[in-house]
Amino acid sequence: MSYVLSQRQENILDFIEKFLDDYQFPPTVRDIQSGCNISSTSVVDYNLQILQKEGYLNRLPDVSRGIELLENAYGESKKSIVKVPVLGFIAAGEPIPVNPISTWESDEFDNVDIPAFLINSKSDVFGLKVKGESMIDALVTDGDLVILEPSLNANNGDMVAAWLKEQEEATLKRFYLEGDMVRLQPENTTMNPIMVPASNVAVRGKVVGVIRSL
Amino acid sequence: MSYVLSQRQENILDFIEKFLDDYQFPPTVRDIQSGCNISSTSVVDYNLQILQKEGYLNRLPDVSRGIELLENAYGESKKSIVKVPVLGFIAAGEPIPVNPISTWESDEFDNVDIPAFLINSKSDVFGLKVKGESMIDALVTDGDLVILEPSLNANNGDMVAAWLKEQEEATLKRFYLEGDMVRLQPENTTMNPIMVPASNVAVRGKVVGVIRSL
DNA sequence: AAAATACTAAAACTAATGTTCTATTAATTG
DNA sequence: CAATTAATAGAACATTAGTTTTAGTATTTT
Repeated sequence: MSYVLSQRQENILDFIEKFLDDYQFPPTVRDIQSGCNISSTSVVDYNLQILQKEGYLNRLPDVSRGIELLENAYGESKKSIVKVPVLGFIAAGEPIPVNPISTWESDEFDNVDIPAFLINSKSDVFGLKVKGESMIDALVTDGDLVILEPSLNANNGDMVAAWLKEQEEATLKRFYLEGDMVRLQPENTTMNPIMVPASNVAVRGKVVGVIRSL
Repeated sequence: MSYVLSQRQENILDFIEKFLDDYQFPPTVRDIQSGCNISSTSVVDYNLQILQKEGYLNRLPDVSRGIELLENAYGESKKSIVKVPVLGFIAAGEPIPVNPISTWESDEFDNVDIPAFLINSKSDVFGLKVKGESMIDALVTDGDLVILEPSLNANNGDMVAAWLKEQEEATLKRFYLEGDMVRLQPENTTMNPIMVPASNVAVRGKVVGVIRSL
């Protein structure tokens, strides 16, 4: 049977969360004390110990404000955000950056914070801004931000950013290898796929997410 | 002319950022001291004062770990995330929740963290999961998460979630009031608009963002 | 070169803050 | 009911950690 938090413990958790939201650091024991109208620091300590034992938070001993909230069952993941570099634009006729390596993090590119749930691996995910409406059959339009995991090959059914060598065109499509041909299936099922020789297709990355701001 | 940070100051900023990333709270002066191989706490203090004056961070006096990093020109926005409740689904034939009021925050709904840049006002933004493919002409498909700002009226050109009373259908379209008719224009410009009497349309919210996870 | 300013050092000081101790008062339980 | 256990109080203690003071050494400016 699972432990049920007391009202006071609920209060404390809520307070910590709010405090973290207001300032950028956790509250002290005494902050909690006054914030939750508790008479003594020892009572705060007592309840914090319980909250720790029950897995709601982690405490670093002898460290001021050494409280780390943990995500638990109901709650949301705390570290639910990932910084992603926006490497440039993607549009028909414009090559996709080949080596999404190296000097990110630096001020070279804009970084964007995106929700972590969009991403599976913590690999070198990157973003591309969509320019023009040529991707509309992938349900992506001008101004959208597509999030990609770099990858030079794809599994059938993956949504990929593909470079069509001959046409010198980049495109977002679902990837299906059929013999020595590749079928590029639009995300929009009402539209028709295109077939190209496998040798004409260079996969550059798998699309893991799309973000549109209106 | 803008002030140029010394190497030491760069180091300190980097260290603070990394520390914040590792733990969930800022470092103490002495953490910085040892982390950046600085001989004295006063030197740390000295440089922190400069960093504060130059707008790189904020310090709360007499508060342990009272350092808040500020987003500056180059950098990324720090508080770039917003918690949004996902109220349910949107699909043809299913009404949109009317009162996005009250008991959010509670465990009643799933909360999702989304990038703040999707949102303009800090009003009671909410999310809806798209069910089915009936919204495909709005460049939105099954599984997408649409982010809405509640609003009972719309300006021309706004992307809105509209409830068609007669058809008992919810839909995402651009809104144009033309006389006593409303033109609902698909986001996908290759598709045709639908015209309905204004009395048959109830706007429920403006769409401010779309997030697709693949 | 003298004066002023920027930066570094070491140590001490004080306030902030985690921790502990001892009691006291509810709740539970056998 | 007696005996535990859970929870609350108040106070003191011990570090942690921000601040200040004094002093020395570069760097720059006049």
